[in-house]
Amino acid sequence: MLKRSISFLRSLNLMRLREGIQATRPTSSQLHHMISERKRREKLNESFHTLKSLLPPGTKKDKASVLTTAREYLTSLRAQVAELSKRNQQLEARLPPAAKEAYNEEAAGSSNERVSVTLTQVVSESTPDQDQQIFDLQVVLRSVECCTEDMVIRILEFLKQVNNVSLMSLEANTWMSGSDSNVNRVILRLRVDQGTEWDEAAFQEAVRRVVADLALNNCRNQ
Amino acid sequence: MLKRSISFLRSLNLMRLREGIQATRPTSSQLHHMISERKRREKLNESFHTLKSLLPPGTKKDKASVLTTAREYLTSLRAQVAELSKRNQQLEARLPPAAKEAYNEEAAGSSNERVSVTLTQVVSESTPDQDQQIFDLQVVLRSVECCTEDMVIRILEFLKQVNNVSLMSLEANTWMSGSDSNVNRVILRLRVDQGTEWDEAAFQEAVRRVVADLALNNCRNQ
DNA sequence: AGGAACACGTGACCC
DNA sequence: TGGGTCACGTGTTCC
Repeated sequence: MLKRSISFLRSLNLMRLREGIQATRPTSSQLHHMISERKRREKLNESFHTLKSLLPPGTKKDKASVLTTAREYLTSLRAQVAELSKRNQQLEARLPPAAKEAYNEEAAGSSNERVSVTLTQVVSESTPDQDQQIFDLQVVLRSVECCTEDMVIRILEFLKQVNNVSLMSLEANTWMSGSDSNVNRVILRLRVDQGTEWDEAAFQEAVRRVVADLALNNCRNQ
Repeated sequence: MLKRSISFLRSLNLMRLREGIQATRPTSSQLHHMISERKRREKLNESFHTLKSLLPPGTKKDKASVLTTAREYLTSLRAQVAELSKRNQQLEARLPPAAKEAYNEEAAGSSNERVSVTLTQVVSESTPDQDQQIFDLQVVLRSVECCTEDMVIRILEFLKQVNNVSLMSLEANTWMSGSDSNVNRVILRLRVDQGTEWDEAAFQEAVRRVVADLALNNCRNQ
């Protein structure tokens, strides 16, 4: 219906333009202008349609409705992004050691050692206490038929012997890596009272020896 | 410049319409139509402007550009939401027990007991294995001068004696609650092989006795 | 019948 | 000087 009249009008105008009563020069330019405008309108309508296709399916096909719902949907998506990133940040803050998994996994993966011990100081601007420091101790033990319980117990018993460190939080995971070789990872957040001497490298090496002994004993027992 | 000519044209048309050479009836309806169309255009342009104000500031004020950049921005935001929610889900999956902290803290807070043990089965649609189940065991011990290391060690040593459960992950936290009374919380994710008998209530009570014994011994020693 | 929405052609403006 | 954009008034169709 509508299209028929539109094409009819088009042909009518084209006929009128083709006749060219007395001026053919301005007619051609007018024709170009008309066609350009028509192209522009088609392009704009295409954009409208593609935009509407992205909006929630219940949207009316009104142009104004498309614009307003696009605006609402956009603000809604923005709010979602803000909320999600906020929650994401909270989660990452709640689980600080695990966030470094990629880095540490790469570092541990580059070395072919079965046991890797990394000790990194946690810089926290919230509590910049001068007499105590906070460290993250990560121990990764893999390709060893050793249950996680023993590993955690050994580390904790060693920690009890060191009297100027106290445990803040602890996290342990076990997962399969490749074919029937599991990886144990333990991350401990430690508060170190700086009163006495504190040898970072010695502590790390001691932890390493404890875990290595455990792995050795476990292999021998089997 | 443009506005002056527009208003000039408007007044010209209004004059022409006001004169009413021979027909005044269709003139008024045409005037209404004209005004309505004008209102519609203004409304649409307002929507365009408000939509452009929400787009990234570098956007051109072209109508077509507004539509296309709105489309691109919308898809970008969608991708961001998808990525963030995916990462969020990963993080929550990595730290499932802590997500229930609010609920469990409330449950533990309602009871005045020093030690609370909750055992909840984890329903996972990804691995609906029939011969093994997964449980989250949460142990909260508070108002006791007991270091977290002992608590974790005791629980793990008890777990080693039970032969059909294995440790998947472990999380332990210590924080201050009120004045110089700290709270220890340990959350363990356990895989239970369903081959032998498995008494959920008995297991929970056993854990409870182990922790209660620890608290008792620790108080007696002090 | 009358408001709402659309497409159209046209004049004007700006690089 | 022409290509690109806009606003305008108008005719038409749909509820």
